Amino acid sequence: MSRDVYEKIINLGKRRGIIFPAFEIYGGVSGFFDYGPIGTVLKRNIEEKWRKLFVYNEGMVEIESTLIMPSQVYNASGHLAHFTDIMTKCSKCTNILRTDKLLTDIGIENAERLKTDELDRLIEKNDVRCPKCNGQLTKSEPFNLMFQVEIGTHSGSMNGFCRPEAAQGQFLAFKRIYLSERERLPLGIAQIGRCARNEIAPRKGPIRLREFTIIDFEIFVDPDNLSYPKIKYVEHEKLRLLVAQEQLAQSSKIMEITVKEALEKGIIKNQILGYFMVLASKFLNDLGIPENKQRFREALPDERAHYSQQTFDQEVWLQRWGWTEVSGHAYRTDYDLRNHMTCSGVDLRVYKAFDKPKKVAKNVLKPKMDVIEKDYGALNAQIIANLLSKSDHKVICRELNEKGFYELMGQHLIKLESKHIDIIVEEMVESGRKFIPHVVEPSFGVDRILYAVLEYAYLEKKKRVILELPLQLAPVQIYILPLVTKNGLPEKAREIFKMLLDESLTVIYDESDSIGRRYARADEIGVPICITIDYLTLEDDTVTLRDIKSWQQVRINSRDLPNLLRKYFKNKLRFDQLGKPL
RNA sequence: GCGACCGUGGUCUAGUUUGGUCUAGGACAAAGGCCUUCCAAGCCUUUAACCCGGGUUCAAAUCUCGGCGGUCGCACCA
Repeated sequence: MSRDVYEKIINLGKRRGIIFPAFEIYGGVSGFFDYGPIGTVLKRNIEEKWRKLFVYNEGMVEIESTLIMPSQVYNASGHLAHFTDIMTKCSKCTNILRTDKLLTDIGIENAERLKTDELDRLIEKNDVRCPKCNGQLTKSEPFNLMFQVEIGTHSGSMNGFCRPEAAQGQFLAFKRIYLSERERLPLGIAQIGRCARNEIAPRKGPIRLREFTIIDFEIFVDPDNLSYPKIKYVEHEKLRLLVAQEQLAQSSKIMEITVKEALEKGIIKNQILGYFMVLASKFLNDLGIPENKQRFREALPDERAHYSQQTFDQEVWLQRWGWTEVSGHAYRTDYDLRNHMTCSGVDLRVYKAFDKPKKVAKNVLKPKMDVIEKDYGALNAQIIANLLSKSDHKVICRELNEKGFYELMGQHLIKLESKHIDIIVEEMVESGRKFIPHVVEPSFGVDRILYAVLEYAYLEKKKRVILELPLQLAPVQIYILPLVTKNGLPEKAREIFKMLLDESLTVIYDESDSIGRRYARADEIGVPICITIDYLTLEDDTVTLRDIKSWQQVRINSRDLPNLLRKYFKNKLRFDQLGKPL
């Protein structure tokens, strides 16, 4: 029975220090993995590649926020409500069901807002049974996918949660960063960091983890201007889309379409979303995942997150699991900032000046104090005037127009009619406007991407394992190998080793076992270049360079190594341009 | 979380049916040495395992129960 790539990669990961189950000596817990020496660097290189493409090249910024946040944050973000499912179980067939869904199915509205015991009462009252086998349902229990933590000592503790996404950090710090970045929009704020979700039954190794690294990129934009000038450089790039419509028709037909066309046809809602989808595709391409093994699947309305208006999941074809999500591209609108604004009471709107101040006709409310005093008394009149000034004038005008009265909510309900209020049209000058920025969010699962990279880099050649990683991802760039361990070759090799270390290259020196065996070891962890020091080196200072891909060798003078290798690792030279072929 | 199958050195595995001969065998890898050779060569030496915990038994890798982990199916995965 032949193993599939997944097993081979897990095996390689364990053997060569890439990735392996965490706390193995205590038996491990599913959903937790550690990165070894090679995996750590590989992951860092992937992250660095992302930074370059999305942050540095786009003039965006990166932050680091906390992993633990107090419960108010997740109350505001909606995670406390939406990330908690109240579950019930069928006592007969042990089917696990969401209690609120069962009630929604029989026509009870807003079931997701009810408490556990209320849900159970409704289940009992309506005699809801297991839809599969008609069995009796057990008592409901809440299950929250967030890890809860206690902040501080037991007595005075405050509830907190480990973040299930990094994004909230950006929303919470938005105001400060917006100011320190001198009030520019669009403003992308990135974060690469650990998150935790208490998954019910994680499987699939590094694909579904309880603790994982996420890249959340929140791009804050003016909702009236969702354009992105750089779109013109990529508008003819093609995207592979699986739109919602196709999925609803039980089809998985992929539409190959240029971003320009997708935007024009409204398939992708805005330029920012489209631009960064192109970038995401390029990103994976640079990581060695071919275009035809990628696609963007539009999330169906019922599978979209509670905050999202449109979502495309970027998926990669994996041999064992088929299309697997590695990134999500969501239009989060102003959902998060709006909620944090309401919950915290802090104004998170931004102010944008108009190009030219505008003259606007504005309805100004003037309470007719004498009439109000007559109807409600002098003391109340002051309070009413005060409340009026704090109310939304647009609403008051509308209601007065439509209904003929406006109900002012104070300690008592006060009915105000047209005779109480003068509406004066005044010409005013507005120099700008305030609004809550909208957010476009590309979000990446680093661990999944790393796994996909391994899967596409994995090769077998002559019964040997080769990790053919893209050049810039290589955790170890150079292997230094003296051909034999005598006659001064190791000494010479160590000299060159030291020289390349000083060039800030990642280099390993290896003198044990035969040369072939050492090449094989280097291949397994994807070392692009092996440098061999032989007897000729002692005579003329030349060394051989061996390419992981072709196994071809070229001979060059060791003096030229720093210069040529630097160019090579920047993709400015091909291997065969490094020196004379052997 | 439920069900089925599974868990032996770093990796892959023999042994489990029928408890004892297992002081657990092999291959590969790794470490040291010899050899000095451009694709896992050879020789010598060494390190190294029955997932964890109860139970049955004179005796458990083997039977049994529980836990943990893995794979698959169901459910879950905004």
